[in-house]
Amino acid sequence: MRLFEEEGFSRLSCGRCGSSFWTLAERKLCPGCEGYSFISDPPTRKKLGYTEAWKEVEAFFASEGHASIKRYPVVARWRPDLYFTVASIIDFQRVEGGKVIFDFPANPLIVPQMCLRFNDIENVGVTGRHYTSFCMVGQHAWHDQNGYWKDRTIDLDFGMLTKVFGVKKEEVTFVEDVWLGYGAFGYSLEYYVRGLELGNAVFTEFEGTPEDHRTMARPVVDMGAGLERLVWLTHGTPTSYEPVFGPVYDRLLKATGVRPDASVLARYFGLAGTLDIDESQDAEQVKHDLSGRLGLSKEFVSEQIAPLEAIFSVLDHSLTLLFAMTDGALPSNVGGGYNLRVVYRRVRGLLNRFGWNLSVPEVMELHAEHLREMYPELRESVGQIREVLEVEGKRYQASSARASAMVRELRNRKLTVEDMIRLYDSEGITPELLKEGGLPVEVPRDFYGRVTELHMEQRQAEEKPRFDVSGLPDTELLYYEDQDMFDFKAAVLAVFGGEWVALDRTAFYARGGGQEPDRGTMGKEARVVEAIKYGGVVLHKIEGTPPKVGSAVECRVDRDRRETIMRHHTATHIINGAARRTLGPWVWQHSAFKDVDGARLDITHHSRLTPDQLTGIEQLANEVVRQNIPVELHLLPRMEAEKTYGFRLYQGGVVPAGTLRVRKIGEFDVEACGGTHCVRTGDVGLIKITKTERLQDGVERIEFLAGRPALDHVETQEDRINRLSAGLATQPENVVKVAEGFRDSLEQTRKMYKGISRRLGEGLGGGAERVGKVRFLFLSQDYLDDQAQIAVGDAVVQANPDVVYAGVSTSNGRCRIVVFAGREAVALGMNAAELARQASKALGGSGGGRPEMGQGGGQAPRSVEEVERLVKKGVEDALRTK
RNA sequence: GGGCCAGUAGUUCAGGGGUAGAAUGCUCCCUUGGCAUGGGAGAGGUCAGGGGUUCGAGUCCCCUCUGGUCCA
Repeated sequence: MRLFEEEGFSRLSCGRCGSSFWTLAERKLCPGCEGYSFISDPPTRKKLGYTEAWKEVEAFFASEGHASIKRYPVVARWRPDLYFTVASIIDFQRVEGGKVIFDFPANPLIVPQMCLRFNDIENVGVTGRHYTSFCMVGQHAWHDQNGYWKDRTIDLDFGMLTKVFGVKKEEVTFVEDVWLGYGAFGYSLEYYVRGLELGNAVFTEFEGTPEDHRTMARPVVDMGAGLERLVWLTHGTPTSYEPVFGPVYDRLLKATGVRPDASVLARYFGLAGTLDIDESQDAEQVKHDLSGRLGLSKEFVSEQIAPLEAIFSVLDHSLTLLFAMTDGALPSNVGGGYNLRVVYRRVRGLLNRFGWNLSVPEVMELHAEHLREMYPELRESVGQIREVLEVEGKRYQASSARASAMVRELRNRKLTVEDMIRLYDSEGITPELLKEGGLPVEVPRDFYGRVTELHMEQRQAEEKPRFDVSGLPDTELLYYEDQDMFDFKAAVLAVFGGEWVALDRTAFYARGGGQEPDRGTMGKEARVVEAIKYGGVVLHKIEGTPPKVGSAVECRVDRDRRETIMRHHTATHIINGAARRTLGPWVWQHSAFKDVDGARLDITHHSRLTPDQLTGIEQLANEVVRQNIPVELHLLPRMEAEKTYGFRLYQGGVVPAGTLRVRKIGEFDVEACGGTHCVRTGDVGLIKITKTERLQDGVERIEFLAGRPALDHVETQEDRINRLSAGLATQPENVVKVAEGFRDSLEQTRKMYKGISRRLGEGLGGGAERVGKVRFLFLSQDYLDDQAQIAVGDAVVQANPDVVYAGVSTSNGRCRIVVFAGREAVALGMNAAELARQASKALGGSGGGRPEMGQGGGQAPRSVEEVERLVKKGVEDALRTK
């Protein structure tokens, strides 16, 4: 390293952990093992606030030829493997065919990238340095003639520390390491000042894993520094939160009335800074030990430290929510949305526990104001987020009310550990909540570990046909050159497995972006049933005789199919735009699918779609169709497209590197899209929403039809109504009223039927036949079904306690028998269940029940008199044995 | 993305193969100068929907829908 030579750094080895580091000073330990020594004694010339610090860093790198890039969204839509942006380098990575491709919009560049990480949430507010959202200052470059490599990177970082922050040269230490990223890795140097790690410069030069790797053609500089830590260093405060949140922190102190004692804080957090609570530890225990070491009482910790930790957490969590929701994420019960729900509920829980009269949106507004220079977009979104938070707040309230009701129910009950695990996993009731509710529970140390174990099941890997297309050139995509080309001639380059054909050029749209592939014919002998993209190569799946490799084939694309799919695709963009306008700015495409017999669009939205909203979306969509707006296509470099249209472009998720195909429908909708589209919105014809479904919490699926299928659907519905109204002997316009009338009268009739059956039974006792000391009554009428027989029988024996009643009903070749024995009959040894069972057995079935009431049945008898004889015989037998 | 729990009267829930239940709210009657209260009577159910097993399914099995919850 040039710097180390020029300045005379020496390479030392840490006396404790053994790692190698570079320094100008005499040191026995690496800075990681040394601990903090900047608290109350900052090693910098000046104190800098959050925005100030960034501006100075930005100015420094700009003067050294770096382009300053605006932050990317914290929701990493362009990465299928991530929910959130977890590092600045993520901005510039695209995953293609399982490989990571780096794509810098400028070289070299810096970016103040907000990152979200939820794995350290237990430490937030406690250690003074952990966050769920933080700003990573990203310094990135290619190792090429415009960019630079290791020497200049370190020169610049050293320059930033010494020149911008005024840190003395001797205070800077670099620690050697290796950094493993996603599919790529390289050596790295972490730089520290006074024990505080400020940044990490990774020199990514290998692809693959350390065991199996290649040197990259263009290595990448990936330096990330924590802006919060730089700010902290300049202040030397007990925690980093105080200077980072600055005025927002002050406002919260005022609002909550918490007054921290500076000297005690310094002592407490001086030690807390060394904490790192992981899942295996009990956070309360760790903190208890810590206060013990400092000689602080339990009361002191709960009165002085706990509220402060809560304020820090509230600050961090609400900022995280603000960024995530500004960038279009919603709280939910799945995926990354769950992290947001957890964070939100933590804040509400803290505000509740301390009884602070603060709301999350209030804190967000303070943040937005504080950060308005760096992130002006926050101020705009705060108002829009309110509605979402209101819905989420109601969920939280309902949920905690439900939980405490359940805890109340559980009082005076013994709970096993399994019970507790089930309560937590299925109902969200934590052991802590049970304790607070006064239940005598013992929580095993590995409780949360055991919960996690329940979820350890392996997921299955996605299977893809594996073909080696590496020797083939990228297929020329004719559908991008001329969308109306349906006949073409191409050379056959390869055939895999006798059914997957690669051509030099194709007009068959390959499955992608949720658009289903084209079909058609290849030569005279083969039908194309599928087309997929394999890297840059399109593979056509055929049925029939495969063409010979090296030959030329005439191909024809099924035009009707393609045009229908195109209408569905354009309609998808229109509905997406209409939904956002109708519902709110949090609406993003979650996923989409366009086939020939229908299409669906999944959008992010916090609640169920109401019929009114649906009507609104459909009407607006059809209005756009009527306006017959041109569907423009712009081929733009990614950087330029993002600059012009913003990240709203990325509705479809993963986006390729390089040039984007941007589809623009007037001012209504703009999306990066690789699909095929109508020329004007009017070509879509008609849009008809057919169904909605809640895919997950926060994602609504809208199914719809466009063009001919939409009209077909309307006609089918109309036909149904016509037939229905004919069946109900009314006019279509009265169908609803008549159907409702039918339902009401059916209900009425049911009640009347039961009432009449009962009445019938009451008057029937006189006809009973004397059998010894009891009387026997048998009844079978085709207007009495099994339910009515029960009503009759019950009424008979209520009025005539000495009667044994047997009723039979038959339907569909089966028969049901009910037997009732009155109070006195039972006393005389009659057993209705037994009588029903015996008779049923004779009919090939079985039965059961209680002495006063039995049921059974079997095959329908030749005559019901047979059943009558059977039961009567049973009564006589029972009387004899008595 | 995956797992688990749940859906029964307006509401909160019990019932886990054999006549659909409780509490509360509602209506009416009695008690009262009026209210609170107390007593009595009554109305209120496609047991989420569909299929299966069974003589018989809220109840057991499968699918769908709806909601809740946890994990990565």
